[in-house]
Amino acid sequence: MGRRDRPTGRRATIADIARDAGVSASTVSNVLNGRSNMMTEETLLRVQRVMADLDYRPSSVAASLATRRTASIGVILSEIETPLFLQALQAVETTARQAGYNILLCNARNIDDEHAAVNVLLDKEVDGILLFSTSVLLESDYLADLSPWAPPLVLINRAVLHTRFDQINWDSTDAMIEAIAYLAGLGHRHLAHLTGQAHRRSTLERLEGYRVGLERHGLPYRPEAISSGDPLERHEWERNILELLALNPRPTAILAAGDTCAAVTIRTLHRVGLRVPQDISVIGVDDQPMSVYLSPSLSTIRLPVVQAGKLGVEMLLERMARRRDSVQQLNLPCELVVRESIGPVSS
Amino acid sequence: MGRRDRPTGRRATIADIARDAGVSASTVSNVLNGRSNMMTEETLLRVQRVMADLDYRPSSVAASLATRRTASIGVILSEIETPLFLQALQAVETTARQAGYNILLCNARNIDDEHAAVNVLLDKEVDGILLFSTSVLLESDYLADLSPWAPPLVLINRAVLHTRFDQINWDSTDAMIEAIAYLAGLGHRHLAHLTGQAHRRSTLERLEGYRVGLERHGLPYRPEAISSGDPLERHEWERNILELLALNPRPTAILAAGDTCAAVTIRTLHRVGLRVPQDISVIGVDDQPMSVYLSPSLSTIRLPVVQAGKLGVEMLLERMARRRDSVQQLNLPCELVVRESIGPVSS
DNA sequence: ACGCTTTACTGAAACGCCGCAGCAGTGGTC
DNA sequence: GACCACTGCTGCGGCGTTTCAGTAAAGCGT
Repeated sequence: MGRRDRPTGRRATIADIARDAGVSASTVSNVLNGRSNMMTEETLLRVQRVMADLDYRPSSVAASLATRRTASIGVILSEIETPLFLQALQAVETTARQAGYNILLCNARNIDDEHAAVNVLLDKEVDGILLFSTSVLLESDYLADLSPWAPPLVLINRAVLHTRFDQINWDSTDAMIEAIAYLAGLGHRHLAHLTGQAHRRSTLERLEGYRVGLERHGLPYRPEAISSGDPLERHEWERNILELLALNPRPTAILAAGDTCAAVTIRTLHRVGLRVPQDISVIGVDDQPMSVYLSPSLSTIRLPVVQAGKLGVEMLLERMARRRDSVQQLNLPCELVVRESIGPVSS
Repeated sequence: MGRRDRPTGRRATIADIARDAGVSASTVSNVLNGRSNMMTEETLLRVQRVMADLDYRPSSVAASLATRRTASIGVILSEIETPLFLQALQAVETTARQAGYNILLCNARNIDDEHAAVNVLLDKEVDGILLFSTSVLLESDYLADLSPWAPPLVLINRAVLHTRFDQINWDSTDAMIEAIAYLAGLGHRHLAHLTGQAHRRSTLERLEGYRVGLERHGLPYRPEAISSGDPLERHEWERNILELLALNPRPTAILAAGDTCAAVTIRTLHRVGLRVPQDISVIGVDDQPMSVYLSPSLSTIRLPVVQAGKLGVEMLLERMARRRDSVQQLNLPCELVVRESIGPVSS
């Protein structure tokens, strides 16, 4: 019945268990680590009984010191703001936990935060690091001279290419081209593009996709149909959208830099009395959780962040288990998701 | 110049620094812990120099073993799915980091996961635990017999009340009443309610707020205007909404259980040719990041999750610093955010 | 009864850091 | 010149595990 309370306020240690069970600490340790074939069943049961009685919980920090592994992996979210990444993070946690690892989470607002986070994680002796970035363009990178005894590191969506590190990236250029092909197939000839922030690689990718897509389908490329106000303020977005609508001929489709931007676009179009998609088609990038519930539901280019998180952890696990030595760099496709906000051009 | 490489593959330890700097390990430890007043400046500089040369990084796991604190707090997200919580999580991380703590993140899909997560965090000897739940109603709770030597624990939005633990909760009843007052002020008399999942306290709160609100403003309470299909499937939602629209008299406002549900409502209304808010007003609960960008922008009851996260960490810090012994239970208000999706009833 | 293997367990040395008691040396006080 | 306080440092005993060499006893074949 009832657990026996230890007189001392401390939490029980292996030594306590050993004493009460009349065995050595080593034996208790063997029980803890599942080496039950190294003792009689009687001993095993006795030790387990005492553990339960004393409400014993092994200290993983002591174990970590002894084994030099912490069973935890560091995850850095660097300049991440889209709520989309909660799903990615949860996928990461689940995958890691199934392999017996915990997540040490760091959030970074800029490259210095990120560097600091890496150092913290090194101090904490995590067994691996997963670095989730937005694709901010950098000229140099502290990662280049990371300690040789740093744990495995997997970079996700990082603009800088390092030959040393495993990486997972996605390239939205192709999906952008695909989107344009789809729109061209519906009869659209005048496509406008609302770009993202200038210092991101993703912005360049989309511009490139836009250019190539138009060219490939013989559609007119007009610089004035590209609105790049590096828009952070919402009313600035709206102004940019209105400017695009003033073009002659007026665009029949707008490719926005993100789902939020696309939502603002739809709002603005509604406000000035234009219907989506009957008058103008709209497409975003991200596939945020709520995008499917917009009215009209938003067509978008889905970023593979969840998959990247899962794969990233798996790459890390491979490395940590020394099942692989070669650098692996993966490129994930972005998927065009066609929903209601795209329609044929009305002639 | 350039750092001197150690011949061994190991990472440098205090002993290495001590040897190379010609001092004892204690002195190095003093340097590490900022007790620079205990040595001459010359010694300090010499030690720091050697540290830099050897690219020394102190092992926080060894320090944790010695000091019995890990400088990390465990955060459990229990049954959290709304992307809203990424912001809360980031707020938590930032607040904790500013106080010198790291986040050990666990994700739980159900109460057993949650229990397991608590145990893992106890094993990892975190200095405190922040438990973020959705308000699932429980009959019993493993927390009741948590080890006496468990670290401080702060519960956020947990349906079960424990007198032992610090807690932060929010009650949407009042905001619901406020929303109804607002709608009544605009001339609405027939309000429908789409409820959330039956096993959540929040669902009960909103039902209560709905009931009290109607009563207080002399509005008719009709059970058939409450649609509680425990709706997880989207097409089920749509069917429920259509059923509400078939009521006679038809509701002029719909209070949805969440922003996603509200977005579906708006979609459905648009689909059948009803305008929001001219024909029907819609209001959600959550204030998800994208809600403001819906068209019309969504009125909603904002849940104080970010604030709760920040306050939760602060409560934890107080406890960990033993600056407070008394149990603190906070109730945060939910704010009614009026945006475009609410309008006067058209007569 | 003799070696040999196997089984079941023990003892002690790590792992890298902290913290405290202690110890020389110096300078000041009466 | 005995006493004390202060400064700047050292030595050592933990912290709670793991791990490995070692050992005593039992089993086994001959």
